[in-house]
Amino acid sequence: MTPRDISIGLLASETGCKVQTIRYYEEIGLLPEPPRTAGNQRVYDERHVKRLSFIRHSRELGFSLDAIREMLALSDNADQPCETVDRIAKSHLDDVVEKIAQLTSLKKELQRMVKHCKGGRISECRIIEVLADHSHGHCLTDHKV
Amino acid sequence: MTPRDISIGLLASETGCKVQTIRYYEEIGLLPEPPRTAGNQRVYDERHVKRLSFIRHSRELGFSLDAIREMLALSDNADQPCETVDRIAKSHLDDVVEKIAQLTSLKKELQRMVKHCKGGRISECRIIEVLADHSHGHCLTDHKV
DNA sequence: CTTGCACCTACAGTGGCTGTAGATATTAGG
DNA sequence: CCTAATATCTACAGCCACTGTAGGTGCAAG
Repeated sequence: MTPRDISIGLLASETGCKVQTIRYYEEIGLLPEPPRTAGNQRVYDERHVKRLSFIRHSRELGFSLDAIREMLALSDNADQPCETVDRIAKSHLDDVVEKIAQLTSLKKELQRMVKHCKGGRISECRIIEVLADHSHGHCLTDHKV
Repeated sequence: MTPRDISIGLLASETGCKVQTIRYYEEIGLLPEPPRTAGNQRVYDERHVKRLSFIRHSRELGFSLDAIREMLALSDNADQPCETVDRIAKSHLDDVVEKIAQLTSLKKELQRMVKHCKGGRISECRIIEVLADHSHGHCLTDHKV
C-alpha cells in the first residue's frame, strides 16, 4: 500500500518521542487517528513522521500545544499569508525574552544570597535571613512574576 | 491571647498569597494547622505571617516546595551549620543559570526564524519550513532539553 | 433580622506529559 | 508449529503548584 508502514514504536524512535506521548497527541487531536491492523495496532506512514517531527521540534522551541495546533492548521493551507505564524512566533519570542530577563534578575539575587553565606550556623545564615525577610532593603532587582 | 489574631483573608492580603493557596500549603504540611474559632474558621498569628512570607519569597525565587520544606525545617534549628541551605541555594542557582543558557539559545533560533519570514504565503514561509524540517542544516545552536 | 461578604469542605481542572496494570498482538527462535 | 519475549492495546492515576467551582456556614453592619 503506502511505501512504508511503520508501527508506533518505530515512529517513536524515528522522532525521539515516547510511545505514550504519541498516543496522547492523538487523543488531544494533534495527530490524526491512523489506520489499524487487523489486530488493532496503529499503522503510520511518512506523513505522520513529518507531522510529529514538526510537533516535536516546535515543542523543543517551547511552543505550547495550542500554538502548535494553530500552526499545523495553517501549514496545511499553503496559499494563505503567513501573518499568523509570524505573530505566534514573535509572541513566543517575546515570552522567551521576558523569561530570560526574569531569570537573570533571579540569578543576581541568588548569587548575592549565596555569596553572603559564610558557611556558619543557621542563626547567622544570610540565605535564611534574606528568604525570611525580603522587605528589608537591598532589593536591587524588582522582578515581576 | 496572642498580640494579633488574623483571619485567613487578612493573612492572604498581608502576604500576597491567595486564600486557597494558604489552605493548600496547610494541606501539604508546609504551614502548620492553625487554631480555629468556635465557628471553625482558621486563626493565624505573627509566626504564620513570617513562615508564609518565607515561603512566598522562596517561591518568587523559584525554589520548589520540597526545597522550601527542607529549608524551613533547617531554619528552625538555629545551631546547625548552614551547609545544606547553601547547597540547596547553589543547586537552584545552577538550575537557573542552565535555564538561562537554554532560553538564550532558543531565543537565537527563534530570532533567526522570525527574521527570515518575509511575510509571504505559507508555502514559502521559513518559519513553517524550519519547524517542519529541523534536520536540514543551519542548526547553530545545539540546545539540550 | 436580613443582607452580603468571608469563610468552610471537597473536588475537578490546568499543561504536558509519564507511569502503571492487565490484556492482547506480533515476531524470532527452536 | 509452539513458545517465549517483546510490542502494543486500553484505561486510568500521578506529577507540580496551584486555581476555580459548588454548595454550604459564620459573622458583622445596618
